[in-house]
Amino acid sequence: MERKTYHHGDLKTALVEAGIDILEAEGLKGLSLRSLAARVGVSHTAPKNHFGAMRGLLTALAAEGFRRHAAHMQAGLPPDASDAARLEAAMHGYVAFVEAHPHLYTLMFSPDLVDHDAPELVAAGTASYMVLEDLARHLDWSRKDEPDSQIRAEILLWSIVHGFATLRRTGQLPVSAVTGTVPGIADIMPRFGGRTGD
Amino acid sequence: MERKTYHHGDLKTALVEAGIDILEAEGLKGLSLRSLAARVGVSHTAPKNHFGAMRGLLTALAAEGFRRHAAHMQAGLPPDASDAARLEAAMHGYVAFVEAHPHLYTLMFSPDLVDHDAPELVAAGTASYMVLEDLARHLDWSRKDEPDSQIRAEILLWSIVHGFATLRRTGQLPVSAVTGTVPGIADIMPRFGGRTGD
DNA sequence: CCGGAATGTTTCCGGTGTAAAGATTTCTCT
DNA sequence: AGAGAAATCTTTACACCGGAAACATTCCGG
Repeated sequence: MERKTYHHGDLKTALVEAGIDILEAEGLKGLSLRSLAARVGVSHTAPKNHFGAMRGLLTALAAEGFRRHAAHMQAGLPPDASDAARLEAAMHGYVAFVEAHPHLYTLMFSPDLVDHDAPELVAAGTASYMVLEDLARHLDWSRKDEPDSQIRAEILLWSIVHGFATLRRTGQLPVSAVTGTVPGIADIMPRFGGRTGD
Repeated sequence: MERKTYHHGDLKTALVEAGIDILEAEGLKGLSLRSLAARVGVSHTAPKNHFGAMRGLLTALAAEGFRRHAAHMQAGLPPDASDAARLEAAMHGYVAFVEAHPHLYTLMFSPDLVDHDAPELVAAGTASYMVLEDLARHLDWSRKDEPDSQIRAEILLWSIVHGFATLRRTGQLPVSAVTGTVPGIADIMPRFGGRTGD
């Protein structure tokens, strides 16, 4: 790949896009500064100007992953359904995204590879989490005998969907009819008041 | 480190032990064939005779990790407590192990780094899963209106504990009083019959 | 006891991330 | 408009890595 101008023009976003392409096609082991730079048509040290080092590049990829993750969940929400049905749809969207982009999702939760304090990453991660959180907020998880029941319910919800998705992604769960779908809210709602939110 | 004999004697287990030491001290990035071999006092190609390649070594480390994980849960079980209390103790032991050995646990669930079909690994992984499974079996998760409720309950249980542990390991959950403990069985039991097993 | 199998070493190779210095372009300020 | 600073990209060099191949040493079974 060649270009006419000495400067690329929009190298940063080109690197992120190409990086995600390589990541999804060949996995993390196939993603090197050299292979990435070659694909974009640039020397292997050019990314340093935009990302500092490999860690910065991976951080940008993870942040973009969180943005796509959130967008994917949002796009799959039925507009006129009940709150419970919308939350359930988001959970399915969550798992489907992990199954469609396993390497990207793995990177998003690899604190050893990524700058977990980078503002861009925490913003994107928080926004992604908020998709679930906003939907869960409209349901009634309250229990009178327990404080913090709301936040505890959200953590439980997130743990289920994240745990189920990663177990499947890592090949721990046999792919069968039983294990094909994420445990639904119906499996956990009754603990928190028993109402389904509509 | 030096040795007198040309042959090491028990290089395979020595490499596994040293490998886990490095992994826990410096993380995956600090674990190389060369650093590992140097610590044990052999050349960097010696491990090839026992593990084939890096992937084989990491597979052995992951298998050992599963064994220690299972042993850690077993060791923390109160002998004379109720089935529900024992399961809850196992869940806490599960999360505590991940918190104590984050890099090892990450490796155990890294299918891109490990031979997930290696007999030694699947045996160790299954044995670890069975600790939870055996305890859950003694509880009553049955629901008359739903087939597969037993296996579904186990998957839900495993998803919760794995998801919660990995979310904490990856720094997604703020460490606070609320998020400090894994959601207990009491949070999910009522969905499955309502009995607590004792 | 001897010949093959195991185990370990030496050497070499291509590939990797990063640092440093130089080339080129763009931006900023007067 | 022009000059100096800043941004962007390249070239070069380096230390480290995993793996392959040829060789040395030891062990073990006929």
